[in-house]
Amino acid sequence: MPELPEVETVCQNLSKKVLGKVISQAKLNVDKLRFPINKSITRSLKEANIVNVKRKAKYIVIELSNDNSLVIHLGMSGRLTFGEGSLKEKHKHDHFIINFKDESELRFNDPRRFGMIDLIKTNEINDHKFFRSLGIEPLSKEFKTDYLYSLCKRRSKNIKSLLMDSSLIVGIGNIYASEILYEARVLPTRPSNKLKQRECEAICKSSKKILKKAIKAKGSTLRDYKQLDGEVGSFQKLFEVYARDQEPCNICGKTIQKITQNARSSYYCDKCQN
DNA sequence: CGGCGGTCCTGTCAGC
DNA sequence: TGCTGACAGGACCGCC
Repeated sequence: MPELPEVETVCQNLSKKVLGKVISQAKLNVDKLRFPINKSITRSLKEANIVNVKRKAKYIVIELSNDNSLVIHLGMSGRLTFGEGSLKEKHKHDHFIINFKDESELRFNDPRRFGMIDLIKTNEINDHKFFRSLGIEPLSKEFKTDYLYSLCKRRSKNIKSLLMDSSLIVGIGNIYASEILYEARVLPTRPSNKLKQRECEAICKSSKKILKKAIKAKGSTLRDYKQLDGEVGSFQKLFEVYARDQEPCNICGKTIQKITQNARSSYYCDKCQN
């Protein structure tokens, strides 16, 4: 579900809510999500103080005072909910619950169970399998035209799946890949190694522009994703192509096309994008 | 190594 | 009203 802007929003909100709080107890209600979860992590969370919250790719990293980091990935349908005081309603698929000493509570709910949870030694985090082979952060200054151009030159796959390949570039998922390529005026079907340098420049710039704009809008809410407090993001109102097949292009008026690439839906305007 | 298809799950919605 | 199949913000694994 959530891509970089949604995870970034969750991390920013989460930081405001839980920084400095002490965990009184944690409870796991499942044996596994995407992977089996070591039940003993709940013991290591007890009495720990939250010292930092940050995003790494699409992972939420919660650093603890005991030199461990709790790492959460929301998968396709995961959601974190924070409540002052114990949340009254129990929901199906509440897999993981953290209670703080001040009586507030954080819940992880994930119907499809594609999410991931693990506890990692903070100083070993980059060696962990979650992070070992991740690509570059698209909002970093290292991600620039020449870097993208060099990634593209050596690969024949279509540019949309290259943008979504987390071993090359992290955080861009199915929604923002289509939006970025529309903004850059490049067709999602173009083989990466056929792109001109100036097209890579456009893709690089539009990646940063679209992701920043989406973070400002607190992400996109389609069905599952909500912010920590249940509020919805608003970037879905700014979609130019995603889920707009059969609707007119906002630039030229031609009908937006929908195709399937690598088993995912892609949306584009075949007049504005080349 | 690169690229692609299958797979993990549940919920929802369109179509019969 | 069921039922069935397709599809959904992700990413790993194994095969060619």
